Amino acid sequence: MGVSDRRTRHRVNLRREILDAASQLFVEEGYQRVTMRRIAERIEYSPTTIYLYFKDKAELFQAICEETFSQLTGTLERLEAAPGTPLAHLREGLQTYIDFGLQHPAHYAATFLRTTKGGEASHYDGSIGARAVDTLRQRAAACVESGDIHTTNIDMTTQALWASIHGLTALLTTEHGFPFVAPKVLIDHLLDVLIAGLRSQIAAPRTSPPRPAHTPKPFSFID
Amino acid sequence: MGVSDRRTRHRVNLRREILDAASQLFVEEGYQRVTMRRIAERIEYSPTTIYLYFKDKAELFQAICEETFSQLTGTLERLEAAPGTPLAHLREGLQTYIDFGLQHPAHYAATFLRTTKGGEASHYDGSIGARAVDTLRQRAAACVESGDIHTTNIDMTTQALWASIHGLTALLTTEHGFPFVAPKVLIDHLLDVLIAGLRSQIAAPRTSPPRPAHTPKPFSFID
DNA sequence: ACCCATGGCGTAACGCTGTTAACTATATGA
DNA sequence: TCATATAGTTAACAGCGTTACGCCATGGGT
Repeated sequence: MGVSDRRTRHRVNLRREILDAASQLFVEEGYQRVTMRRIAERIEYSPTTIYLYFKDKAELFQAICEETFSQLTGTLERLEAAPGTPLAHLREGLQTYIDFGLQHPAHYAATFLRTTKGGEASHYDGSIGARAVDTLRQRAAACVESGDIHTTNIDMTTQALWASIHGLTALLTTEHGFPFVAPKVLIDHLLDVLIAGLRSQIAAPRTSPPRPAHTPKPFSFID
Repeated sequence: MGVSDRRTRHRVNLRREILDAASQLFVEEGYQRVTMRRIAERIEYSPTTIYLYFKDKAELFQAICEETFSQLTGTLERLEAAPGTPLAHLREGLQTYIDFGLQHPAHYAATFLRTTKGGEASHYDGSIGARAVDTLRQRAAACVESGDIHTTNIDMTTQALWASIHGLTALLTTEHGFPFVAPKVLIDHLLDVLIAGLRSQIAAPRTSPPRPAHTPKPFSFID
């Protein structure tokens, strides 16, 4: 038994080695530029060995992303316990989300900037990204309950918030070369606008005019 | 001379054929899944012929994106002439931007979801994406001038708006499988919140508390 | 003590990719 | 008519993710 224990320990260790080496490479150079052969070179094994531990390159990368993202959800859930008003909690959650994306751009991109193929419609329940979004939803719901904000649909509001902070994170991490104002300032401003916008909906929940004609053609997407 | 005219006409035509065939394929299947060989097959030429007209796959795709995006900037500039308040103009501009992304997800993704490599920092001045953003800036500036909104930095506000609508566009086009509320509703809501948020800044330009400690590590990005 | 099965890993290869070098055929201008 | 330029093709290269297969040390059964 002790022998087979040592065996499985070795298995686990090698799996960890692969994860660590691959993670570092992915962060440094991005998904596409990293090859299975280069990962193998790092750990001084043959390329095919990786396939004994991971089905393919995508699964390897997803495993890494899930590990990284569990840090985010962990941080978000820990913030829950901290003192503060629901509105402050919400703001901190949004802030944390953005900061996370800026600190882990490769993993963030892999999880949320992946141009998924049209056919499959990957199952989202329990997905690592969905969990992070869900914590934001809880914060928003708390604000509704405390009367700080009002909305006709909490999911709608959560998704609008998510879209905004996702967009900022995506732009800041991918659009280098664009002359952005200082990130801190930009982030603060966006959060100001969003929260002010949500709060103002208390008084006037329907600001929008009955939307002009301007009907876009039904779009045919993919990738 | 007439002969060389015919020659160049042929050149232009073939270039068009390549652009059209490639565009259709890219839209249908996305950048990665389309190969030079398949494009060549479509137009019934050898793969290498494409390289007589475009430096490489990336340049071919960028040419397509620029054509498509010029439609967006064209639409945006035409909207300028339409009657309406500055605020309505701004909203229409944001709306148009999102609709465009939903109608041309592949081109949008190629232009704005491209995970650019860290080193080069592509020149953004005059870039096709930057032009679209610039029209949004003009609309926002008009709102400031008319007194509809207030901001300490028009670039900051433009970028915050851009980030939000980019995020929504990106999520709606890439995150299939996620249970979004109806796109129309979601878009309207986001625009409501954003514009309400900007308007409320007139009365209270500094809503944000002096930001809690929570300093994120300086991030080391790439990809 | 022997044998065989199993697990862990490497070698070689397949089919694919973007791209380039070298070649051919056609048509032009002198 | 001959040289030259142009437009296109064929063949190949280097690299990719991935798989089929062979090797060898170890472990348990007899």
